[in-house]
This record gives sequence, structure tokens and C-alpha cells, in this order.
Amino acid sequence: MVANRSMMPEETNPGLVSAAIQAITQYIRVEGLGPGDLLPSEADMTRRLSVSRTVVREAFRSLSAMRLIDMSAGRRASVAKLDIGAMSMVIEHGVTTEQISVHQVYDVRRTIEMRTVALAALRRSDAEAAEIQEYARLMRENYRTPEIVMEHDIAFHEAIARASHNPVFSLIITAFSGVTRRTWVIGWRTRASVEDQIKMIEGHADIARAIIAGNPQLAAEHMAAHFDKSVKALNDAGIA
Amino acid sequence: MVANRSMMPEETNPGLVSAAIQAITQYIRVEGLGPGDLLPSEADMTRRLSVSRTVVREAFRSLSAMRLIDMSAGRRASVAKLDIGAMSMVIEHGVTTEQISVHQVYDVRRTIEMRTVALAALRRSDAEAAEIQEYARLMRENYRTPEIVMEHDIAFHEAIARASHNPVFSLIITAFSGVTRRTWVIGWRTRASVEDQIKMIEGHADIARAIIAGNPQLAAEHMAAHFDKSVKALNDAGIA
DNA sequence: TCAAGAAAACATGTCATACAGGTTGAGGGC
DNA sequence: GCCCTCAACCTGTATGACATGTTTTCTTGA
Repeated sequence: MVANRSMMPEETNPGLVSAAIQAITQYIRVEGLGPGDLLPSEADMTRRLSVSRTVVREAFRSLSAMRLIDMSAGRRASVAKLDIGAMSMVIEHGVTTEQISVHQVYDVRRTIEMRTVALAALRRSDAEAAEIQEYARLMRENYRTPEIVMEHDIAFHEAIARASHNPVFSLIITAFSGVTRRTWVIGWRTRASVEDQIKMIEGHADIARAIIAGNPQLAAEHMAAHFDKSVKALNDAGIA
Repeated sequence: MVANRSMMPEETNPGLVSAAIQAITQYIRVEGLGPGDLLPSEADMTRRLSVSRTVVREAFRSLSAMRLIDMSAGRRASVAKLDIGAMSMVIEHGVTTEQISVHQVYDVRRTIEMRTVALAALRRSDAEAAEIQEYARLMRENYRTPEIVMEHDIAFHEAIARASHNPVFSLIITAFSGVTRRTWVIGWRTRASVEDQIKMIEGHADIARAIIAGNPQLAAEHMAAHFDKSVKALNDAGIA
């Protein structure tokens, strides 16, 4: 069985697998597939591309790892809904291999979230406003249990990103959540007194109120203040 | 040969491959590997994880597709330098499956680039400043050949992102370049007269000058104006 | 002694085959 | 007409084989 090595004029990597990945993504584009639509079976793809099932499988598997497609036993692969999948892994990888610092992540988050919060103030539905407010309330209610505060904190920021109604913002912010989880507690601990901790939680309530009031400027200011305090906490903790 | 299915307490996907991916990334973290460092061979990993080479290969291949590791024939896989790899594929996928609109991408770019340009004005080295200026010059010089203008345009924005000295910004902006390539010409064509086109190119020169002058406010203003004009051009072209 | 070159050891790339187990739809029994 | 069973199809994993690329080792010759 002879493989066609010359289909892709500008192939990134040599190798049949890369070509197969290209072919599959191109298939999605050409066929105009959307989330949920089924792809050809592996056997089918094997015939189309004239390569072994091994190659096709590795290609499918790669796309699945990036969450561009969904795979599960017995059923054919389908086009996936937008998902952080790969993006969060790239960020995590960058941080764990020390190619990205926590400060750099916070700068990006600050930049983006000053925008998402303003958009949220302008575009949020009532349900979204209620959800955001609820997370702020839950943070206050559980202020004695850092882990729970953290999860609601993260959910709070993700909810704001969703309320911006721009999935790209949502995608990026959610991709950072993993890094946030690994540094959040450190920032919390530098807030020595309970008053400081409550003040930090109240910062979230301020943001929520500004969103509900539909005041983008105020919301952005509160968000900026919140990040400035977070970065200061990281600095105090000696995080590079 | 019996596989150990219970290593990972919080496995995301069922299946040995997902577990293997987790194990490999964890290996990188635990061993403290950085870019260029070698990973165990497939055979080695096969023994460690007690799974078939098939599974290990699919895991390696997935990480390679996300550009978290580098693979090539004959040599062992190594930890990769930070690369857009996966991120650009996620964005492309979102756009081609119509889960992300071009406008949404532009909003994100505007948000981020107003920051990168300000940072670049503050932090750019002389070499970086010269590079940015050079791209602006090349745009002017080739104003008759849209494709060349486009490539220099993209390089211009990427250079600014690099000059921000925050690789995360650089990563995100570069990940959008693919989408930009697919819409740029449309925006160009709506600029009917040569004067409009030159005005657009001069906008880039304005940005470059502000960066060289070390004026972050001015640079951000020029960048905002540039994006406003670009979005208007897309609107005029009827891009949703 | 040492350097160049050959060979062995090791690594990945691809293929073929096999079988277990999940999913789905067709057909038959009621 | 409904439910059940089973066949057809699909993915998940394992194994073995061989081509080809890379590194290490050892031999050989100067």
C-alpha cells in the first residue's frame, strides 16, 4: 500500500500523521461541519488517505487531545464544541517549564479581564448577573475555607468572561484557571488578617455590583484594583 | 500484560492514552524538565506505564501535536519550547466551525494589542524598535502588493507583541495570525482608494513612532484607532 | 596513540493483524 | 406496534514485524 506524500504542499511536519491531521481538519472545513457532526470512521479514513489505521488513529487521537474532536468507544468521532483543552495545556506547560512566569499570566489576565468585565456590564443577561453575584456571595459565606473561596473566585471570573458574550475571552480566561489554582492559596496566605481577606472578597462584591448596575467604567476600575492587590500579594509572597 | 488503571485519581478521560498523557506531563513536571531536555524512549515508557507501545505512541503523538514535545525519527522526544501550535489550531477550529466570529477575534486582538503596544513602548530594546519600524517601512514600500503588505502587517503586530516581553501575549497574538491571513485581504479591498490604503499604512508608522518615542499612551491610542478602522472595514465588507 | 569509519545498538515511523468491548440499527418474535 | 436479540460496525488495546534515522561503540588503519 503506497501512501501519498505529496498532497500537502506546505506541510508543517514531515510524516504521514501530520498530513492526516491536516487532511482531517481540512475535511471539517470543506464539508462545513459544525459541533456534533460526525467524521468518517477510522477505517473509512484509512481508505481515503491510503495509510494504515495506525496513522489515522494517531491523527484522530491528536485532534482529540486538542479537543477539536470528541472520541469515544464504539461511536465515530465528532466535531467538538469549543473547549479550552489544548490551550490550558499549553499554558500549563509554559509555566511548569518556566517559560512563563506567574506575573506574566496575571498581566494578561488583568488586561483581558478589564475588558470582559466592561463587556459584561454592558451585555450581561439578568441570569448572568445573578450568577456572578451568587459567586461573590458564596465567597463571603465560605470565607473560612480557602479552597471553597478559591473555587468560587475562579467561577466568578469565568462567569464574567462568559457574560462578555465573546467565547474567545472565555476560552483564554478559563485556560488560565489551572495556573490560578496553583498560586491562589499563596496569595491568600499573605493576607494575614481576616480583615484583609474579607476586604479581598468585598472587592469581588464591588465588581459584581458594578456589573449589575451596568457601569462598565466602574466595573473595570474595580477589576483593576482587584488585580493590583492580587499582584501585590504575589510580590509579598516572593513569587517571581 | 495488565495495565494499571488506578494511578490517576482524577483522570479527565477514561482510557489508557489519556492516562499516559497525564503521566508524561507529570513526568516533565516532577523531573523539572525544561525545553530541550529528553524524555524516556517509547519502549522505556511502555515498561514504566505497563501499557502497549500503541498507547504510549498515541500519547506522545498527542503531546507532539500540541507542540508540548518535539519528536523526530531516530531520536528521543524532547520538551518543546513554547509554541502556538495547539492554540492556533483551537482558534482556527473555532472560526471554521463558526463558533467564533471574526469580530470577536478582533475585539480580543484590540484588547490585547492596546496593552502590548503600551508595554512595547516602555520595554522595547533598540533592536526591537528598529525591527518594528522596519516592518512599517516595508509596508509602505510594497503598498502595491497586498499580499506582501499583509505579511509585513502581521509581522509588525507580532514584533510588537514580542517587544512587550511577555511571551503569553506573543503566544496569543501569533495564534490569531492564521485568522488574520484569511480576512486581511477583504479589509484591504474595502479601502477603495490608494489614499485610504496609504492612510492605513501610515497608521502603522504612527504606532511605530510612538513606540520608538517611548510613549505608551500615544501608542495605545494609535493602536486603538487602527483597530477601529480595521473593524469598520470589516463591517463595510459585510463580515459578520 | 588516535582518528576515521564500520557496525551494532537504539530510536522512531509505518504497517498488518487480532481480539475485546461499546454502539446502533435491522429483523424477528410477541 | 413494541420489545428483544443479534449482527454489523466502530473504537480501544496489544503484539509483532520491518524500514529508516541516530548514537554509541568498536575496530581498523595510519
